[in-house]
Amino acid sequence: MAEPYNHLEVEEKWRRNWEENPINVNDGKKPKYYCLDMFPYPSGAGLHVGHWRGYVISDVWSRYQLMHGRYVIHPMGWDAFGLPAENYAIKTGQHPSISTANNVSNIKRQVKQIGAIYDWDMELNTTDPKFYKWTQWIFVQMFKHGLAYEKKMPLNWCPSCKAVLANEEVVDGKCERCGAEVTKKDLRQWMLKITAYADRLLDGLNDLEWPEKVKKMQTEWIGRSYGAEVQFPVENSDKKITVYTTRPDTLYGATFMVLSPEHDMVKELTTAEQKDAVEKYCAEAANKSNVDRVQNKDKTGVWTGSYAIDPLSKERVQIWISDYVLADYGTGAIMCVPAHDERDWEFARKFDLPIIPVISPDGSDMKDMTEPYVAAVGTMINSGDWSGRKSEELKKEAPEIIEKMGFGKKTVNYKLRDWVFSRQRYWGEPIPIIHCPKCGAVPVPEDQLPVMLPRVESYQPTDTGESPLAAIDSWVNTTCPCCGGPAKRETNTMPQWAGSSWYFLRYIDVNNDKELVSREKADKYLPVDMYIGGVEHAVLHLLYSRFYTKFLHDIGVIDFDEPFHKLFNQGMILGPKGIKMSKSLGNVVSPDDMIRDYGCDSLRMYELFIGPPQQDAAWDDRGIDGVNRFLRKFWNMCNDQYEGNYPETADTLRIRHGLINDISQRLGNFSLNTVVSGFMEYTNKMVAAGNMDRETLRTAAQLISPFAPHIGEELWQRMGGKDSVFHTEWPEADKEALKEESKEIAVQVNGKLKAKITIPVDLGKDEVIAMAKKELGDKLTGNIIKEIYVPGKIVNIVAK
RNA sequence: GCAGGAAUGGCGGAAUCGGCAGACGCGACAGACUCAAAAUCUGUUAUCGGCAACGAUGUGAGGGUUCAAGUCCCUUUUCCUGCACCA
Repeated sequence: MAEPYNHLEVEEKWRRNWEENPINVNDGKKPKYYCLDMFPYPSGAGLHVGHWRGYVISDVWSRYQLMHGRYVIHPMGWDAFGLPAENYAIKTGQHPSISTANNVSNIKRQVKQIGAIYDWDMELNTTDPKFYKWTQWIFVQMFKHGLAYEKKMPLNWCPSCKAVLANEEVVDGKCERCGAEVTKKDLRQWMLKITAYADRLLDGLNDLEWPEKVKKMQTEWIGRSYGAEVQFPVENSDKKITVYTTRPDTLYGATFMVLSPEHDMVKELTTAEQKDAVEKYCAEAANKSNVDRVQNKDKTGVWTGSYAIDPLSKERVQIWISDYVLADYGTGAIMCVPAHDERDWEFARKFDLPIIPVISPDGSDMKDMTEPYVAAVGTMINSGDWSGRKSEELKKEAPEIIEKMGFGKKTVNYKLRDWVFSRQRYWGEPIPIIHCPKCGAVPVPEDQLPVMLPRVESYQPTDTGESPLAAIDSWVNTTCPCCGGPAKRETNTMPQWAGSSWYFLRYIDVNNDKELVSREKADKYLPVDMYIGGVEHAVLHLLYSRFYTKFLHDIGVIDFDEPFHKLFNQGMILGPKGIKMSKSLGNVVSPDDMIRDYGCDSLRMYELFIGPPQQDAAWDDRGIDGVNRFLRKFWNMCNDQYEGNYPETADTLRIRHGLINDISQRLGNFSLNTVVSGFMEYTNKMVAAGNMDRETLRTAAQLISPFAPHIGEELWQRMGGKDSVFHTEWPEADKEALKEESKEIAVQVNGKLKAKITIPVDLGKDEVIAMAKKELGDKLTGNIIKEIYVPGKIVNIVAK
């Protein structure tokens, strides 16, 4: 009997050994495989077992790639700019760089316990000036290419974070980070023109091996729609109102128009009699919070007193104002076809506006409508010379017809808005721009990057939308790089997402101070083959990264324009009762205790065993006992049976190749929970059968090593393995060895299981049926109608 | 409201192509070891009936296709996720 498994000893031994002799080295010949984790924010709370899951999955996958002869790029870094560090600084007065450094060292210690093959020579930190120099450099390039611009507009403002938010950061009218209700604030801000890439961001999704869910979310977020812009002349004026519609086929049914309260023609269209009412309405709309405006769907509105002329029907239509029309989508004005749009219908009913049906699905005159008919299917009616045509055809042709008639054009619209890129906070990358009274906004010259984040006295954010940096005169006041005159620095900083939008490009060339990344290295090691992380970044980080990558491709930094070929979203680990782990609920499970009591390998395997990797799972302390028991059983089996030095037989070969086959297949399908149960199944089999030959035991150790690397390596070397198990080639199953001579199959009568028979696998149908009948004996009654034999699987006899 | 996903024992879950439902683990129960307990090991464990052999039922609900359905089709309920006045 071998000594019992001592996880502390074995894990310590190999942790040290691998540190001295790294197992993943680049010899310049092996093909690369880039397996990336979403890098963590180094919070003060440290990692809990939920954070572990993604890292374990990526490490299993990396080691598996390693055993396929690849050089695996598997780096780790820190996304360290952000509010918690700054809030901590406000509370304690300690500089964020200090608390961040402390958190990084604690989390790094925890990450190292995972036993992953991270290459720490590639480690990076977004708050390191050597890194954010390039974050700023990208901004400068965007500015030079007209993709970064300043704009004053009403923006999402989080009163609790005291900063503006991007559209992507507003969830249900609330701040994505803190949950505070978002208000509007009129501010001058830096924007990134992500909309210029809308089509490419959308079309690029097709070639990606990403979860369909994420692709769909991005598709909807970008929200491309095809339609037409149509100009409505204002009555008694030479002015025109341009509207956007996806349903130009219903133009004859337009009975009124609505402008958003922010539309810039509101003032000139308002008549003297309606002035007071309109002004009152617009003021109210401006004061409404996002939540009110979005969630209260009761229609409100006011008439301007003016009319426009439908360019096609020449009918007079009233021009109204309502906040259900969004200022920043389309043209901020719509034509309303109440008969064929739910919102317009509601509005028309409320304000008693005319409703003219123009599509009839069944040939009727649609006079008795009780609800709008929204489908573009049916025959046009009440539509001049369009009457009688098919709506579905006209919907496609109308934009061109309108274009030819000279009052509109074919248009594409997107829900995607430009990215509000500046934040009024301290702990972020300074935006490298200098405001000169003569030259305007001037980028900081590239040789002066990075613009270092200065030390401040007070980190406290302000309510005015000014960054704490604005208070440091010595830093703010500078000279214009253009004219040399006095100028002021931009005091806003970049959002949390700036560094994470491109960090994956930097790992492979972290020390390069001449370029963001060398083109030679980029061509060789990029892009990312497999990206693993939570689904919460589906439209934030993942969309921004794709945008950055496309831009960097366009300016020649890299030659690919999609950063992540494959994406895998692991599910969350929830607290014991299925509630999200959080410090305030006190249900956080720390990996540290688990490692001490059970070892890293047990925790790794339990994180996999807990459930399908893409699905959320509730933590159960008892579950890890089972995995730990299994590992000890596996250890004892290998040690004991290896001692016996038993000969190889057809039976042991069948087990060996069955194991290879099942594990490889399940791992290939990313069914990692069943990989673990597969090991348990086969271990049970091997213990029951006894007398496993040495090669089979070695193979088992080899196969388990990506999952439980320490015990795998220890057993491998104990059982005669010379080099590290991770330098061995992943074995292939011999299908011949898997073949069995006889097999037990089920015998059904009328689809119900009645017996089981063991047959030689190559026995013919007639013989098998005969055997089945014999086995059934007098259980088989009635006349046989049909006999079915699915080779190697089942016999079903239909009798009446 | 729209779009996706899910529903299987006491629990987590398994079941390639439509072919033996419940693998594997947890828990529970019984036994061995022990003065005793823990740990460990062995066995049992979907439900109902039966001492048993065995029989019947069974994958949210209802219907259908099929020799055969957790799996395919139709209807429906509940839950989760995302989007939500985008014209």
